[in-house]
Amino acid sequence: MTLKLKIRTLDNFQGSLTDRTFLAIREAIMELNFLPGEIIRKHDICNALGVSRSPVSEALAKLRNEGLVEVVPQSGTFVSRFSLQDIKEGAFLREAIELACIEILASNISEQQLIDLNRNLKLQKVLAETDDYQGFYQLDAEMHGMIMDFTGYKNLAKVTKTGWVQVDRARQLLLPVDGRLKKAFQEHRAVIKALEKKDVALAREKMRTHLNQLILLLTPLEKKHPHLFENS
Amino acid sequence: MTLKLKIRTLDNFQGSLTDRTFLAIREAIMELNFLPGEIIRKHDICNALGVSRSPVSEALAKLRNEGLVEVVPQSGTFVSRFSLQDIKEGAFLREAIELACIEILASNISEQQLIDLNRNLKLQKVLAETDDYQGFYQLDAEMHGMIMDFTGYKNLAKVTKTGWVQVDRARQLLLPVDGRLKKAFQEHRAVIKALEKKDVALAREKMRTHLNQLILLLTPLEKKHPHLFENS
DNA sequence: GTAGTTATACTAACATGTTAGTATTATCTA
DNA sequence: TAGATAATACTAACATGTTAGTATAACTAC
Repeated sequence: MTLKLKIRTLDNFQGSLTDRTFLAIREAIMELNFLPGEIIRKHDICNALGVSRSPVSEALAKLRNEGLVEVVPQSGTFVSRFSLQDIKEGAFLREAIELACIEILASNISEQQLIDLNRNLKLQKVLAETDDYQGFYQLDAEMHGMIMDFTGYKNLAKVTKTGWVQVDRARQLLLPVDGRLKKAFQEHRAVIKALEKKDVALAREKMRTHLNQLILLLTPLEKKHPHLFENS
Repeated sequence: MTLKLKIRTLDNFQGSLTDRTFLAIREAIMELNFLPGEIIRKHDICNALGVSRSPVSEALAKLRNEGLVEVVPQSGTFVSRFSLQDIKEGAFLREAIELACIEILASNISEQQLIDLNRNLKLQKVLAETDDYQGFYQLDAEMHGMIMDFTGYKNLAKVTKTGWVQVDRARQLLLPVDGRLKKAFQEHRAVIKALEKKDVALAREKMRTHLNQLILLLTPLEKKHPHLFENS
């Protein structure tokens, strides 16, 4: 009897078999189709995706690096549970890096880059008003990516992504709270405005406030879904 | 005819075969026994270490994640060349994170932690005066590790290490410059003193100066060893 | 000699067989 | 019944065989 796994097939992705396997499993974990604490059976993945154990093993090794799975030698591979500590750490890392970026940008941001940021903000406003959560978070990610890319440093986005991935996953548990998107938009705008004024201290303050809001929303989740978090 | 590779055997390391293989290759790359641009032959590694291709492949995948090797599909795996851009990016990342750490520590560093830092500083002084480069850099790494660990965030050290690894590798090319260690020690001391005073702005300034010194030393290397750098 | 072609020797990527360690269950003992 | 022990069924880790793509060298045609 074959268990039906909630995972998309490889033709939805591109790259090598390993890459596609990685993306497929990653998506399943991020969308909570594979729940934290659950065991991941290589054999089932192989069947579901139609590949051998090699690409699956390599994909799981990469996911381990990202902290999305934990592997117990000679025993099994498990989806990592949430950790409020890790989530806070991700937020801290992101704040540290983005503030440093903003400090650079304050002195040499281009007109075009400001235009791009403001264009993103305008789109955010529209999606916030129409309560399009999926689209809004997409734009949110793009904005943060822009801030990092504008510095010319290419690996920053990758580094923050690794820490931030835990936050993104936990965010799936948040119920759409009325008015949250509009507030998030306003927080974003405050950061960008401070950036336009080249006011690094203010940008730091606004960014901290913004990230803190998210932590505040995520914190109660531990009590609501204790089995998805560590030590429970 | 078997080529003799400059690589230490696995009994010098611990962990799984994959882990030990990873550490052995990594060490060879960091100590420039495997030169930037050189091809890495799996077969030779297997012979030199006495393992099969599996652990070697997984080790190389991990090294690829760290940016120490580049793999060209269906062609070969090569030791990454130096990139001044990447080195600068590593320094930027480290500065961003350590300054954020210092900002936290300024408000709640413990007496014991200050004692530990000052103890490290005293040791640095001794090794600087006796021109013990190896030992000094060890202490340097420890100090930076302490600053990050004291915040309670556990993954920060790992993240910075990934960026910083390029700097550490390039540092192997630096000839011992007379008096450099003493200056480095003084720069470190200035950072810690600012931290003791809870003066975040000053700490930021001193840390920037310190990291800038290193970049200044590394920059001329590109002209001296063009074949070890990208685009040459 | 040079441009174009083919043949060879290499490689990463992938598939699959083997080994050894761990957890769980069933069995045995007191 | 409770606790120790042995058998079983799982797993990751490792070894090795196969496939397909790439670069280089050898070879041809002009």
